[in-house]
Amino acid sequence: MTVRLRYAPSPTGHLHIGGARTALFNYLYARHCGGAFILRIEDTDIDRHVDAAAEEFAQNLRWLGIEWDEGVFQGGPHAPYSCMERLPIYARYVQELKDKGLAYECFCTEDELAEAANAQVQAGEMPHYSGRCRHLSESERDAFRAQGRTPTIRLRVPDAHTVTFTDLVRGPLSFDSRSTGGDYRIVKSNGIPVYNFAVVVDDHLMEITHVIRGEEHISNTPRQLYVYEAFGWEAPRFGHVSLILGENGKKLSKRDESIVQFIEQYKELGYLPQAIFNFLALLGWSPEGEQELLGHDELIQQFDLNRLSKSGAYFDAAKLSWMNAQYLRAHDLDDLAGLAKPYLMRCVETAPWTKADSWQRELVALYQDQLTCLSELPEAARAFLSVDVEWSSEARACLRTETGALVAGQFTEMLRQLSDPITPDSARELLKSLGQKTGTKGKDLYFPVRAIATGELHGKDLNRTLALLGHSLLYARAQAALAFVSESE
RNA sequence: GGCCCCAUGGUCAAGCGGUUAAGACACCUCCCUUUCACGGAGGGAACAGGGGUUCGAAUCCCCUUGGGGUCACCA
Repeated sequence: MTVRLRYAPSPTGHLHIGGARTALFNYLYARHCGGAFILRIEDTDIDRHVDAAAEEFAQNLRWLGIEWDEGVFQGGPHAPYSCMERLPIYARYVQELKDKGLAYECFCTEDELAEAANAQVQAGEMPHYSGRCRHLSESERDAFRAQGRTPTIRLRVPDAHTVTFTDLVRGPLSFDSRSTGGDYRIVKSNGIPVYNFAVVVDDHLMEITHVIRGEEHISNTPRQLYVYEAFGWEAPRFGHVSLILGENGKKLSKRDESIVQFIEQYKELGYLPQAIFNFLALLGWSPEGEQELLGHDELIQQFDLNRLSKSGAYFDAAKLSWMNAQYLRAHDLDDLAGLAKPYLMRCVETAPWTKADSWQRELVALYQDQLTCLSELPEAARAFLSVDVEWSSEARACLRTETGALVAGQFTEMLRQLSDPITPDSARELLKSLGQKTGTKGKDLYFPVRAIATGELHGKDLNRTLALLGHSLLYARAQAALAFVSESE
């Protein structure tokens, strides 16, 4: 039997890290087994439906490197792949259940239900449906209809019935129907089935063999199992993965702003999809060896269900940053320069020279080993991205010292006489003779030069920095530096 | 509150009856370097508590405590 897994999000917002991780685990296992991965959209909630959401999911999933064999925007033998296109299918199965006497119309109002639930809570019981509409006669139903009440449909859940399943990550789990809420609604009053019913029909029809999902679905499982039982279908294997926790130790809420949690945002921040792919795989799963930097194919090869973690995991943004930095450093420079281009082009107003691809490439090369994500580049390299620099107080102090002023003056003079463009090699020669002329070396020599060039005392390799800055910009800065030093004295 | 899940350093985690209790991130120290960063070498830091079972328990069982999930015409 071929293994078939799916990711079935609800199109109500953006793809977030929890969802991406669920998709990833399902994808990884499907690929590991040589099976199929399906993308299905559970859009039964028409009120919360967001139009562009499904498309955005698809784009972000692809960006991450997750491809699906069947599903929305792709097609396949079990099309259609979104609930709202499958309504007639559900209707058939609901009818089957009604015919078998396993589902019935319920005319209770929300108020009536709430009242009953309150009373049960008061009595210390689990709120459960009383079964009031279980045995309505045809005439009673007509009477309700005459009052203008539109029914919902409930599944008859056996009393005192225990369902058991072996969770792929947690082992045997069992639930008593007395604690799962009783007969529950499978069709809303608008005629659209409820998630817990639609997924079962879909998973069955699409021959899903394994369902890996978040721990918050554990309590949904018995309800879904009732549906499988009602139809006499074999249920897939379920695996409930631990939750990703926010800073407060609770399940990551989409409204939680303490961490960046949407894939779209990481994309904008200049994270590499490979790094996120790798990081997400390690959140709730661990490989056998000690290697943590694992690529797409390695992950597929190594992924297995036995090593999923049972306890929740805090999202460690610092580790993601570290991992992204690792991927950044290993990334092909030309490709990286292309990825960095959008960030650099934002600075083109203040620094027209950024337009040159070769210049960008050198700049990216200079900072490649320092960045955590690409969006940091403009700030890290700010001395390169505008004509004027902010002189740090350290830099000012340095230029006001006796040797600082001496070196600055000589350097400016050398710049004035210089006509050739500066290269890293010529910069080295230049500094060498500057040292000889001023009788300085080490920090006495390099700090003032760097201060003039960048406004800072610290930075990347000085020779390359000078070359990349270029002669005219350097000379302008040298003059500006000299001006403020003399005027403040 | 009912039902359910979980519990190893600050964080992610290995471990599945016998280990000096891995490794990674973060932190600290040192080295490298004109500086910053990178890199390299070190360091501090954990089995929630209490009972059992066993020759032996981080590993198995029970209780307590703590944390979490879920109780929708949301998924």
